[in-house]
Amino acid sequence: MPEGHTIHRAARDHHRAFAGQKLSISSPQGRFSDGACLLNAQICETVEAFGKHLVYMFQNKLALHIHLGLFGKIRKLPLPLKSPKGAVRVRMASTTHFVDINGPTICEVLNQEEIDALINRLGPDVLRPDANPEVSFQKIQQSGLPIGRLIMDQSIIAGIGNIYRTEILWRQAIHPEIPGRAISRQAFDRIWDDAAYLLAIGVKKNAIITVDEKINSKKRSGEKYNIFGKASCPKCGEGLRRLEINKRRAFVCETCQPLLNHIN
DNA sequence: TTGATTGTTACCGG
DNA sequence: TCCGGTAACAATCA
Repeated sequence: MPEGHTIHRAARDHHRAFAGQKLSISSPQGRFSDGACLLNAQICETVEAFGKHLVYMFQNKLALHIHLGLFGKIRKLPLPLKSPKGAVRVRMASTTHFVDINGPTICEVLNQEEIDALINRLGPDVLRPDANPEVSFQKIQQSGLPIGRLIMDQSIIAGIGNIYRTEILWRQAIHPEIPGRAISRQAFDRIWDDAAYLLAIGVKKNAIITVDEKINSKKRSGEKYNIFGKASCPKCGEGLRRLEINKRRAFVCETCQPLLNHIN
């Protein structure tokens, strides 16, 4: 479910609905009872996203930290409360709405120090205006690992997931197996800018859409991805190569994304 | 029941 | 230190 856009969208939405309100926090399946007790009936101050991490800050200086992992889900609905659908770990309710969180890999209460540590171990988040891309570029330039790995490493750039990885590199004509240290500053800037652009589209549309024609039209029809999960390249028509990067599927068009030593 | 899936971390070994 | 590999965990759906 989540790449960075999902979490940022939820943060924005939940902040609007919950900031300044006293929340009733419960653990319907009893799998987060201790944490829910620490936060129940506290006033929510902010809801913020850091990469794929969602953080609800409360007035007692404790925070709820959520990471959805591969298949966690967030649902927000207007009251009245409905019976939990599936395995709901934690439920938060104001006087108008409630949020259910299903299947997160991380669901924990952190203090301020722990939140700081979390933020510090993440790289700059392409969706945050305060992000400094220079930090990401330095790390990429010092690494011999393939760029396809590096841009999905959350300690280097926060927010990009598996689908965006393949799509961004195709859009920028950069082969995923080029080592980080061979990526020029200009090529890095194109990756960063395109990531920021596409993730922002994702926040707005609540979907991963990387095909320009679809981004710029209101139609519901049309392909959402250029090459992810596809057999051939929409630009040149050649067959795509399927590969695995860290056990995750990836795609490349060897014609449009040549494996060069130097990228301009 | 099996497999696949928009993710991450810990740990071991070279 | 860097890097690859593996396992573990999470929930749902076809």
